Amino acid sequence: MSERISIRVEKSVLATDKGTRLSKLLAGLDLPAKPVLAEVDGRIVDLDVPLDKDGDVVLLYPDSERALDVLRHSGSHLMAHAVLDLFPGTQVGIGPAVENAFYYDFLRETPFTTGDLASIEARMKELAARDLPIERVVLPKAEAVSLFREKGQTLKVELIEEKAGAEATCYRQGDFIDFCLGPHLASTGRLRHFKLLSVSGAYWKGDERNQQLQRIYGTAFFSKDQLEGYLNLIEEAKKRDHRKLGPELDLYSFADDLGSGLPLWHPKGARIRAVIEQHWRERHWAGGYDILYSPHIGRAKLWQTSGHLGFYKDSMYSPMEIDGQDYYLKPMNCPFHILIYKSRLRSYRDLPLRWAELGTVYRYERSGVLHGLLRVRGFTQDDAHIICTPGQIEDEILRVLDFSVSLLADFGFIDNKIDLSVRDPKNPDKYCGSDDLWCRAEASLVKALETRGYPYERMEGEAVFYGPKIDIKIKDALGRLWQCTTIQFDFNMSERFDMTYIGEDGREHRPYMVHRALLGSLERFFGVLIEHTNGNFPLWLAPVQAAVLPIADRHDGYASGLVARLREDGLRAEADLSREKVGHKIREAELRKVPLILIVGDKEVREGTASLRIHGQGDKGPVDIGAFLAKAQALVRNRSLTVLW
RNA sequence: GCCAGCGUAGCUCAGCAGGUAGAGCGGCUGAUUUGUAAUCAGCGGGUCAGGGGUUCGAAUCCCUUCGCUGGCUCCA
Repeated sequence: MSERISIRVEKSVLATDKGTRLSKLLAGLDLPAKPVLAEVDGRIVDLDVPLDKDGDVVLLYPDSERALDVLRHSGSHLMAHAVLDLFPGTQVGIGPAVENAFYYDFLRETPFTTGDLASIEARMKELAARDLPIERVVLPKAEAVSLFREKGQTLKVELIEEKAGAEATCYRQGDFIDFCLGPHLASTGRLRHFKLLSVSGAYWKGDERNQQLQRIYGTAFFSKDQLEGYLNLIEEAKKRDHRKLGPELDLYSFADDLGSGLPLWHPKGARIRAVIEQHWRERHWAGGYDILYSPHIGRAKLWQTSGHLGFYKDSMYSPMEIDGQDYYLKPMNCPFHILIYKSRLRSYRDLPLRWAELGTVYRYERSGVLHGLLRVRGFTQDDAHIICTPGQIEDEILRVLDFSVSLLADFGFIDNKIDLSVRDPKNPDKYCGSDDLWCRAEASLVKALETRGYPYERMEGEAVFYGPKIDIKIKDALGRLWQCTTIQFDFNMSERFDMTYIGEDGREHRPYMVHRALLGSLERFFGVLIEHTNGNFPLWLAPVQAAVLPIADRHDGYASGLVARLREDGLRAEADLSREKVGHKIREAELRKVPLILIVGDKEVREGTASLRIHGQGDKGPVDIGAFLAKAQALVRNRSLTVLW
């Protein structure tokens, strides 16, 4: 008679024989979905695991991030296995699961090309079909080292020597073995739905001084539907890529002769930007900010004082000499705002000061990092500096947090992820400012987040050297996160520029300074907005809000009159007076994604109306012009995200 | 910056065992006067990203510069 054990699974407590496989135990349970892995005593295991003692079992379902990580990690092993089969002599680096994907780094004389992906994937399918068991093997360190050395895997040897204790945990499948902590799936046959995505370079251990390896990315899912869903998402993202849509909709362009990373805003893009800027200004004035302007260049002395020439020079454009003085293009606006602060003596009665600027800055970005509008060399920050007394800081942080969230919501971004970046506790020396300052700053950030009940992730070691910060990432229509907002304490500038205010006590005090950008950069925000809306801008932002299409040229006069009237009432309208059939004009207007389309022919001229068509929705029938205008203006005023008639 | 890939008309792309460039759409001109996603016809348009080399001859092969893409590193 075998020993009985007691297992708690999903609220049920089950008694079973010692050694029973978990899958067998689960067979008798009525589960909401099919689990793929389980966590027993804090370890992720396969469902085939024999249960040998009392314990809690947490089931992991295919939508669980942790289960997917295990799947993808096994996927990376399968890929490495296939690569070593196909390309003997290749060395393997590391191969983890990452968000939505996995990768493995390889060292091989001939670099992989995208053409190699198909054959590697085919070999992976073969290895999966053989359903090789994936076994955990623990070897004494010396044995592991000599094993991998024999195989010529010197990168692995290096890893084992660095990371393994007395023993090295490895995973073996067929003739492939890898130094790895796991966990993994039970066998290669569990990997059914995977796809290799791309090849790229990556530095060994992420350090650009090290040799460059070749990284192959792939992804894997538990079901075919999920894999296809993900691949479709990539396709959809490609379709709404702002680098494709932007030029297509004539919003912006880049020119080779201009230089890379320097966007040109075309009339329609500029119109959207102007609307954004106008809204931004109004919100800022209403929100207690003052707006500043400052020049694009400044003397070297300024940048020495600010410290930029010390710690930021690599990202600055080379100086230009004027009258024997070096001037630099500004990479940040802060020094200018500080000079305005210092232009007179400040009293505690003047504080808080909230100074904002749409400041255009230039930063030298390495050519490889440029990316459409999302990463450029010349861009306009919606910058602001809040200068206040220590006693005001908590209120000010809360205020700027509320203001940020509310401004983002105006554009339809209501699903945000918030990161709190704090010091690296292991490395206190690399930060400026006193311990006390850091603690108080961090406390005020935390307090603001908790007052509003916003969930946030604490990122240790992610703070910049001059202070802790809150970053807000907005989630777009495809669920992707984009960093826009940053709210940063700055303990550095106030010291360097010796900023002071006269307190109630008549003595000089050091103000707190908070640096913030809400949309981040107008360029990046615009790029995200294009992708988020797929170019279908909400009515209040649409560069052309209404297109008036006369059916025949005898209706041109009526159409032009209608456009004039709409414009007088503040609607951005255009008439299409080309000699095309109305079907063609409609197609053109739809392709330009004009939200409101007004068609006018004999009937409309006779009755003084227009026939309304809404982009993406089709024919809405005749409308009275006055009623149309009122409705359109209301949609603009409310910044409505959809056009519902 | 690094690794890999790419750069042919405004756009999408064909041409590439080396023999001085083509299509569709867009544009222009003309005809058509049109009712909810493409009317017809004609005509223009490219030092094949720039420069250099190999060759009798280069869009095609090689080198180099610039730009773009996917990553690495960095960041708004």
